[in-house]
Amino acid sequence: MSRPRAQRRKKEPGDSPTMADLAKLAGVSAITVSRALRDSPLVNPETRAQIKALAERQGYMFNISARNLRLRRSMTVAVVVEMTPTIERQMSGPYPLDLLGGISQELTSSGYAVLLTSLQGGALPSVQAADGVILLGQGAHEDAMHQVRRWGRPMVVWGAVSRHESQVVVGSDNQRGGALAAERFMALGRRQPVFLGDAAHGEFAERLEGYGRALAGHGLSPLTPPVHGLTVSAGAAAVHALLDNQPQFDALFAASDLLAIGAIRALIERGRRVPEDVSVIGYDDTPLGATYLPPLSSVHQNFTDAGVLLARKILALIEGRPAQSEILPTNLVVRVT
Amino acid sequence: MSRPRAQRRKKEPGDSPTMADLAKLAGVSAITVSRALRDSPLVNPETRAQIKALAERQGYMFNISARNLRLRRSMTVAVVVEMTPTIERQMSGPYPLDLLGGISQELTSSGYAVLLTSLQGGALPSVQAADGVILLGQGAHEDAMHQVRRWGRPMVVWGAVSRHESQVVVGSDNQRGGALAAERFMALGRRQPVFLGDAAHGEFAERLEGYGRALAGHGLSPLTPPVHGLTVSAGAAAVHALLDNQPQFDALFAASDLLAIGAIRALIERGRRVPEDVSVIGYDDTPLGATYLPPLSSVHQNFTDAGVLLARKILALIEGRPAQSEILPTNLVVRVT
DNA sequence: CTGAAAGCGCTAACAA
DNA sequence: TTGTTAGCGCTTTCAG
Repeated sequence: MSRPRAQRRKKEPGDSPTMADLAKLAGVSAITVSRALRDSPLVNPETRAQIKALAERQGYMFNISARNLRLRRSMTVAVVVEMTPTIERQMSGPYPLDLLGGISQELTSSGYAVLLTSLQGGALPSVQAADGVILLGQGAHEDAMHQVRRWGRPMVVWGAVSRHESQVVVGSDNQRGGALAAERFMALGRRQPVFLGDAAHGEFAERLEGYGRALAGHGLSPLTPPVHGLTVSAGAAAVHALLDNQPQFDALFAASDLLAIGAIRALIERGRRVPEDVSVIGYDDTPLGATYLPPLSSVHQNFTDAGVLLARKILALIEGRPAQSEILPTNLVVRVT
Repeated sequence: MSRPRAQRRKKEPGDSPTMADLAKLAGVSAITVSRALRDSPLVNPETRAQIKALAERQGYMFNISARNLRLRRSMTVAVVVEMTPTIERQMSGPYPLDLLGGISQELTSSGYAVLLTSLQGGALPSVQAADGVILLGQGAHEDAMHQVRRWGRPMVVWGAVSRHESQVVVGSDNQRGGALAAERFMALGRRQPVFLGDAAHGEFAERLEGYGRALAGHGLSPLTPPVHGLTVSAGAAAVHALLDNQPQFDALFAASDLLAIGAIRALIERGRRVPEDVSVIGYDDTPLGATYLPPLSSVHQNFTDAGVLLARKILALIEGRPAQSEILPTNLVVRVT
């Protein structure tokens, strides 16, 4: 009947064969090939082995698009990252990469592909198509969150848990991190602690909260000089200003290693000894801090684990299982400062 | 005639509409919707505007899988990264993320999706499906290269250009970077230079080559003590050993900032002053080096640009255009050391 | 400028 | 255990 119309591109000999091709070669039907390649128990083990061998021999390549179209899903999770490294708020250090590593590892082994995007330019269609979305980056993702929610896509966010009640958020235990710093200072007998970091930043606010609460238990409350930015120089500038105004302090907890290093630099420039005169603790336990002279004590978090957790949460949501926000433990790595 | 068989899943009202749905609503055919949404000049501007408005209003979501199936391409580029952070060869620092940023930016704006993978576990199908592959990571990708080549997929590699003649490689000008370090030492009047780095590493070998050649122009040749690893402590250990055996040197060029920092630490521990007794230059210009005390001079390379270039090359190959290996400029950032 | 027909490669349902 | 049928949503012919 219907005469076959012109094909757009004749199947070239070099092309990878389709399941139908394999089926013909194996003398079975396409669906059997499909089942065999997916290790379905519905197919005879021998048949399966033969088909798999044949596929291998023929250089068969599975067509993901066809499956996704058929299944009405993309088997893809989009990871939205703030990648434009604004000078003042760079997503730098090993942190994002470790996070990505954990995510990718977990998702890949569950058969999902990881789509990396910054949600700028023409990224939208592929993010829309994703079965789920993971939001990384230091906040500023309010807009992205609304966008994704409007699409009705499952979503998991990395960041400050307390700030997004309605979202599934994975974050490290910033409050506990702050408390650890405070406890350390108390153990060292320090009595005039500083917190260095802009609390407008959600995670920083949590760190300050834990720090302040723990100090309050000892009848103390921290100085919180204004800090503008996240860089080494921002930290140095803030401490210089602080030394001008309120030079009486003997301990300093910075919301990031970068700020901590800036602080140390300023302190040394002004003739304060670290750690004799001022104890300093940073956050993130970056190689930068660890290799600094003096080596910086810092609150550590395991980003690879965090990535794995983010991945598990999004998988749960995609599969219709429930998922709650979760807080990862933090611990203090004591070095010299 | 053919009675419609049971649909697997009835089109739910909540589902995003298809082009066919839009077509019905707009009183046109599906193909017209397709053309309108793609800004085809074949469609009447008014019609197009109406259709686009309708799509927006209806919350239409483009089905990428369907298009890809039809087009027989995936509009995807796989980026294979070495993400398992082995202690000794971590892909750390901002470097890979900047590279990824450049890649993602360029590819996304060309309508391609960026698939992040480490080529372990179940990643193969989606990498196979990609229209092109970008290989990052510090070498050790020989196997991955062969794999991808066997699939006949276009491929671009980041790394040492001189090492892979048959591949399209983008790398920074490691030889020039080494030469810059040598020239700086000569300008400072140094006469006994060291190179710190394991030349088994392709990029390191190039750096040593440029360094050695430039020194040879002044009748000098560098000491090349054995180095085992890429970490701070590897650098420190190597320099300690060097000080035991051949303590006569006044300049040290390290193949990475990490090694350089280890070197500085060892030098200071052994009572050498930096930079008075020994000048040190690192490589990569990481924040780690920039904020060290003393701040580390280092060879800088622009990784975002490199990422963009990698993306352009792979796009060229995918579209059948030619592409050559290319070397990016490097420059020396002089700080205190 | 618009449309009708066909099919990309795969897999859920149903039937044998 | 295997096969038949149909169709996922899109876009390229080719014909108006």
